[in-house]
Amino acid sequence: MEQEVGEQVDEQLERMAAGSIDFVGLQELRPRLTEALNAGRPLRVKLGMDPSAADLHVGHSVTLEKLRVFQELGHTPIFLVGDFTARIGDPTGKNKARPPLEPEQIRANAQTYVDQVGKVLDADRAEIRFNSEWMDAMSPTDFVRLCSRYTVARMLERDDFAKRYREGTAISVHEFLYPLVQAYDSVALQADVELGGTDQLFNLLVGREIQRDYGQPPQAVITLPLLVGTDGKEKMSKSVGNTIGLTEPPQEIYGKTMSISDSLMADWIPVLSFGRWDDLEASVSGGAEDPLSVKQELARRLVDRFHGEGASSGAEAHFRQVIQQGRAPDEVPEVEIPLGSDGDAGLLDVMRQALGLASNGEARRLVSGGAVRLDEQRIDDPKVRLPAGEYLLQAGKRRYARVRLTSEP
RNA sequence: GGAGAGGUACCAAAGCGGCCAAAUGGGGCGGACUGUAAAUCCGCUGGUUUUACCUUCGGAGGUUCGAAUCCUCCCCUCUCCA
Repeated sequence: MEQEVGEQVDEQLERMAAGSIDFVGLQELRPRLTEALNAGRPLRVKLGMDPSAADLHVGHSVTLEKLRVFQELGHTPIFLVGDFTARIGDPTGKNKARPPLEPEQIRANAQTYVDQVGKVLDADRAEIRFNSEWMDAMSPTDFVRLCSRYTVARMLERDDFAKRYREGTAISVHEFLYPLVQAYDSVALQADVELGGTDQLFNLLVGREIQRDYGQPPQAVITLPLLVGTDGKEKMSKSVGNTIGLTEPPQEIYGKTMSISDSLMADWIPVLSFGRWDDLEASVSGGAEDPLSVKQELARRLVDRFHGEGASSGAEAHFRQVIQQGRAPDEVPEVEIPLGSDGDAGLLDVMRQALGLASNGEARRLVSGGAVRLDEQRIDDPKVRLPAGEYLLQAGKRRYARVRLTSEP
């Protein structure tokens, strides 16, 4: 029996560590895990996210997948929605303070997070918590006491703060509070382990110290690689606009994946694999394989991962038709536009309405750029007027609308 | 509280009385090329009824025929001193 638990511990630790960048407190975790297994008590594993945007994306899925591994190992996954911390704004990796969010926005985002987490995790068996639960209840006195546990000098050790301080960009005092609140969350949740992206290392480590101060054994910290966004440059993030959202339609996930560079694909595969895509990892590291078909396979698997097995076939067909062959998709949004007394309408107006463009100027630019087709014929003259009838309007490769111009009786 | 330096379009950054709807770079959007891409090249990137007009250079006033540019007050950021 003793022997068996020992083996189990090794096996579990190995799965916990797989694909991670840092694993702080591994040695302390070993006896703790052994004890937990013997007592039949699951570890409490925390993963926090701020509801700063409405959508979780593939980048978030990296840590979520790891949390799922813990769930599979029988531990308690705690998904912490940082509705309080969102009001502070995580300064990590930022060169300026984040604008704080409106409470309603935070609440709305938090709700969608909970829904989206179910795409990766068995949400029914996960503990889902909000840090406003204890933070709103904390008295100012207790809050100041929390702040007294850490020093400014140590705060300034953090790379992004140090950099901003050096460069003379503003650091507001409240930004220092963020790591402390995140750390206190671990106290409140009595976390045994906390997960995060590598950029979270500092915050996660503060958690260890604060837990010690509050008389708790410090959590183990596991960091995972950050996923570079579709632009191939910056970390995937909503504000940069280089994300693939977990809830995006299959053809979007597929298309965006296909649009990444071949070299980025090589970065993505090991990060997203979780030991499940040995074949893809092999073909990438081998390097010999045709990148197009590898990327298509990656796109298929991502679609299937978030939309369920088989969801990718439609997305792939759509991609082949619209992007590779440049033909109209099967489903084109239909727009009906009533004509005024003139009996016809200007092309630019029609484009703006049918394609949702910001202005006629934008429509004009598309026309002069040679991007616009009407019933498959390229249009060069922005002054064209269209009489009543039905048209297939196209701007660029991907924007289509079937427009019906109707004359009003 | 004192002294100084700044706030320019999505971002960075030039401009410092008219030639400024504002250089340049990045980003974005198109086009060409391609195996999807990337890279590269080309075009566009405030609005409108587009040879012109309207709104824009932190905010509000003022000087001037004319202001992003000069003056006054205010707000914000940074540095040094206290």
